[in-house]
Amino acid sequence: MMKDFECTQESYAREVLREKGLKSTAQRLAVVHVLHTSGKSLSIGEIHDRVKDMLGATGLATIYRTLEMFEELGIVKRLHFPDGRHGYAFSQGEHVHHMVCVDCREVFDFPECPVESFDYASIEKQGFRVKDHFVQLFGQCVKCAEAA
Amino acid sequence: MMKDFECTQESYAREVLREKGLKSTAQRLAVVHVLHTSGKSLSIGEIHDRVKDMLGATGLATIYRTLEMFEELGIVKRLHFPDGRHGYAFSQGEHVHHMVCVDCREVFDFPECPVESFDYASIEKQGFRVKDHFVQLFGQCVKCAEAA
DNA sequence: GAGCTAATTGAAAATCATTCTCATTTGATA
DNA sequence: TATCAAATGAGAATGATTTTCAATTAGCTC
Repeated sequence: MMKDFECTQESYAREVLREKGLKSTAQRLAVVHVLHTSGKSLSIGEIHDRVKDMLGATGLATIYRTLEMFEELGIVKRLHFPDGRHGYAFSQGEHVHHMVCVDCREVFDFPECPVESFDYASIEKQGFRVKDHFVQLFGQCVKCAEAA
Repeated sequence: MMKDFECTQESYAREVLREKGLKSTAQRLAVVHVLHTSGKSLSIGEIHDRVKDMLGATGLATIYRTLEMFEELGIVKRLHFPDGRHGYAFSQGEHVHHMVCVDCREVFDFPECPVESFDYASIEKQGFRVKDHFVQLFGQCVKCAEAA
């Protein structure tokens, strides 16, 4: 079964999957589609619901497996919320950080990395070797600010 | 029951609790003690185990409740790990970020905030109002680098 | 120091999140 | 179109977190 909801993002995902020898299944493309069209970050449950709307019965485990794989492939980003919950957002680029509106959960990118330009001198003095970082901004987007 | 494990950090916690009209229970002080003496970040389970070593039977729910409260009071920081798990670390200051050794999970502070000095111009152009941020570095500490 | 009271706790159940298992299905290739 | 490894669905299993409520306790007052 292979429904028709192709767009740039799906083509991109297909490409990445093919390169890695992975299959472009209806479920995987549906996850891309759902994340891309929503424009905001979604919880696992929300993604599951929307994929079910598109494809009918779909296992929750598949959604988990797909998102884990997509995160490794750089197709989606996992977001941490202050309340400990997680969200997922479409992310074509590699090193991009995110701002999340805490009201509507819409996600905005900011490609300049604040940590990249940071002076690690004091840290390296302690002998700590920095390998990775996680940066995320929380705030309020225009729409939600106006609505309030 | 009020065992004897007082130190600067416990006094500090007592103080904060009193200010808010909250009780300084043995369980709460034990959590502070465990986090402070460990020096590294601990999972909920580890904290629970160590508190049980100190006090005997202690409910897991109490550990959850205590950590949630302590996070709001700024006494502990919750850390997100890349694998999605959480850790907790003692944190006396308010605005401090953390580097975590991904091998031994020891936590190092870095008080200079990389995001504070970041130029928000491009973000504010989009109308996004930044209210909070989460920054965390992952890497390898001296000890683990030498051991490897 | 004993008594009072609201806050806190422990234990178990309930809920929610995530992973695993395995029989069945499907996408990609020939 | 036949083949086969990869992927899926359903539900069980596991793990994490929250809730509930009767019993306990810290911090007051006297």
